[in-house]
Amino acid sequence: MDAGQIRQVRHFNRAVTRRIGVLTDDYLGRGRSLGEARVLFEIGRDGANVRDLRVRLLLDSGYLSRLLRALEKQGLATLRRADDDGRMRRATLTRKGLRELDALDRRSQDFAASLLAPLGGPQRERMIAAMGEVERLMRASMVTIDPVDPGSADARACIEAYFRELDARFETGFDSTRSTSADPGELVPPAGLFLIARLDGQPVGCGAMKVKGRRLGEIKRMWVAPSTRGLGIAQRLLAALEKYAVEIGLDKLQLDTNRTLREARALYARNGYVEVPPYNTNPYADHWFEKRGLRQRKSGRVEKKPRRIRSPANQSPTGC
Amino acid sequence: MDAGQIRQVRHFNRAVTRRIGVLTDDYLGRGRSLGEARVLFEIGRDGANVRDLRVRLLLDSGYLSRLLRALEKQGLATLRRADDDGRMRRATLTRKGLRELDALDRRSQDFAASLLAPLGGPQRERMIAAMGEVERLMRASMVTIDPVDPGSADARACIEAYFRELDARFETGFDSTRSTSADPGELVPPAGLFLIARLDGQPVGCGAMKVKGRRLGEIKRMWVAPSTRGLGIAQRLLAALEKYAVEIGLDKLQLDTNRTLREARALYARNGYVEVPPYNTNPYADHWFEKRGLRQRKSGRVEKKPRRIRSPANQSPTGC
DNA sequence: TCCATTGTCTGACTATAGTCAGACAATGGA
DNA sequence: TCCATTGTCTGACTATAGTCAGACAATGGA
Repeated sequence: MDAGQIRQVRHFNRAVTRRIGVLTDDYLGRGRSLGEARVLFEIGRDGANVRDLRVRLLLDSGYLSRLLRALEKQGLATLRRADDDGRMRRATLTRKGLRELDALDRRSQDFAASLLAPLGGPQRERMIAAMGEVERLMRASMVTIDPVDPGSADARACIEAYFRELDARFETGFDSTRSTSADPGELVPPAGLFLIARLDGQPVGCGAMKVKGRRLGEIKRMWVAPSTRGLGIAQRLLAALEKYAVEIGLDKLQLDTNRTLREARALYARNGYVEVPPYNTNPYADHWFEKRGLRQRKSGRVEKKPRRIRSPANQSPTGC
Repeated sequence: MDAGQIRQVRHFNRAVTRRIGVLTDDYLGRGRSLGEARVLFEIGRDGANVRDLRVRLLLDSGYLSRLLRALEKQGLATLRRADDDGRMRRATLTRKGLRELDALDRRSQDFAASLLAPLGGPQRERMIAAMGEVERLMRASMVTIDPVDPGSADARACIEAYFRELDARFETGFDSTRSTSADPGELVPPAGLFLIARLDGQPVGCGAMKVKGRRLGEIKRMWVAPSTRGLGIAQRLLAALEKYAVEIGLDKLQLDTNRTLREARALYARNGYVEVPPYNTNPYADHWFEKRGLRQRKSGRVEKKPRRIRSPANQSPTGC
C-alpha cells in the first residue's frame, strides 16, 4: 500500500465525517440527546430486552437504565418484566414513542436524500455504486481470520453449510461419508489447521489444512458464505494456510476439487497451483492441484502489518 | 431518486460512521480530549492566530481560550501577541507539541492503513477508487448555486478566470472587448441573470442569461473551475438558467460558442440545443445553438426538493 | 434448600464540550 | 481625541456521556 492510497483514505475519512457529522448533530439531535435517540431507535417497533440494548449499544447498565427512565418519563417508552425471565426487563415504545421513531426515521431519510438531491441522474447512480463498493470493502476489511478448534460450534456450522452447498451444487449430490476423510482431530496442530473467517463475530468462511507428510500438506474445507463472496476472503484464508504451512516446514500443498466449483479452481490457478494427475480416488473430485516450492517463493500474498508512512501534511483530526 | 437509493445511502452512512467513529474515539483520543487534539492539529506546524482557529473550528471564544490554556499548561503550545495586531494572539506548537502532532498524524495514518491492510491488491485499488468517487460526489452535492450581482467580487473573479481560460484555449487568444457584449448591468433582473456556483464558500463556476426579447434569451458566461469539473456543475447552472427563463416567460434560448470548447458543445447538445446558422458576428464564435419550446417541455432537469419516503425499516441513528 | 450467576437499578462520582455575559485592551477611522 | 469595533479572556453556568461500587431480585443448577 502506498502513501497516495493512505492519503486518499484520510481525505475520504475527513470529507465523509464532516458531511455525515452534520446528521448526528443537526438531524437527529433536534431536542433529544444522541443517547436517547440511539436507545429509541434500538428499541424499535417490536420492543427489545434491556439486556440486548446494553449489548447492542455497548452501554453501561447504569447509564442505560437512566436513559430508559428518561424515555419513560417523556412518555415515549414503557418497561415491564420480560415474560420468560423475571430478571430481565422489556422496553417497548408507546404510541408517542413510535411517532418519535417515525420522525427520526424521516429525518434520517431526508438527510440521505439531501446528499443525492443536488446530483444529476448519472452522478447519483455513480454515487450509489461507489457507496456500495466502499461499504462492501469496509466490511471486507473487518473480516478476521483465526485458527479454531474444528469441533467448535462455529466451525461445525461452517462445515455443515459447506456440505449443504456441495450437496446442492454437485450433479450427483454430496455424501460426506463417501468423501475422503478429514476428521476434526486431523485439523488440529500438529496434524493440521482449521481457520475460520468471522464478520461481526459471525462465522462467514473456513479453510483447513491437513499435514500428510514431512513436507506435504493438503488443503481442505475451503468455503465462504454466499453473502460475503467477492470480498477476497477465500484468498486470505488460502494465504493464511500457506503461511502456516511454510512455518511448519511444508514445501508442497495439494488439493482436489469438483468441476462445478469454478471459482475455487480460478482461485487456485491464480495462486500458483497447477493441475496434476489424480492423487486420490475421491469420488467427488474432478480436478487435482498442487503447489510446489512453497518455501522458496515469497508466498503469494501474506498479510502485513500496516507500514507507517511519515508525511509533513497537516491534517484535521476529525476523520483523518 | 428511489427508495433503494435512499436505503443504500443510509446503509453507507451507518457503516462508515461506525468504522470511522473508532478513529475519533480510540485512535485520536489516547489521553487527550478530542477538543484539544483538534486544536493541536489546527495550530499545525506553522502556528495559527487564535482568531483563525476560532473560525476554522467553529469554537466559542471562551471555550477555545480554555483549550489553548490547557495545551499551554501541558507545554504543547505557546501563545504570544500577533506581530501585526496587538489584539490578536498567535499560537505556536512547542517542540513537545510538534512531537505530539507527529504522534497524532501517525495514528491517523495507521488508522487509514488498517482499513486497507486486510484487503488484497485488487480490492485495495477498488476501495481507493470508490472512496475517491464518493468524496468527489459528496463535494459535488455541497455545491450551491445562487443569483448574485455580476459586479460582486466573487462574480468578477469568475469572469476573469473565464476570460483567462478563453485566452489560453482559443487559437487566436481572447480579447473581451472584441467579443459580443454582456455588461454587468445586462445580467441583473429583469435584463438578465447571473448565477454563481460555490463550494465551501469559494466561487467555482458561473453562468448568465441575457434577456434579448419578449420570448428570447441568450446564455452567456458559462464557466466551471477546472478543479471541480466532472461534478455536473455546468449542468446544474444551465438547468437553473433555463428554469428562470421559463419563469419570466421566455420560450427560446440561444448561445454561441468556440470550436475549442468541446465539453460545452456536448453539454448543450445533451440538453436539447440544436445548431443553427450564425445569429451574430461574434469573431470568437464558431457554433451557434438554440433551444425552442422551453415552456412546453418539462425542462431537462430541475432541482427538486428531496421526496420523503416512508419505510418501516428500523435504522440505527448513528449515521443512518 | 443453598448459592453462584445474571440482570437491573441507585447513588455518587467525573470529564468533556459547551454557552453566555461581561471585562479589558488594542485598533482604526471620524 | 473619541468611540465603535474587534479579539481575547474570565467567571459562572449547563448538558451530555459516561464510570464504578454496591444493593437487590430472579434464576437455575448442585
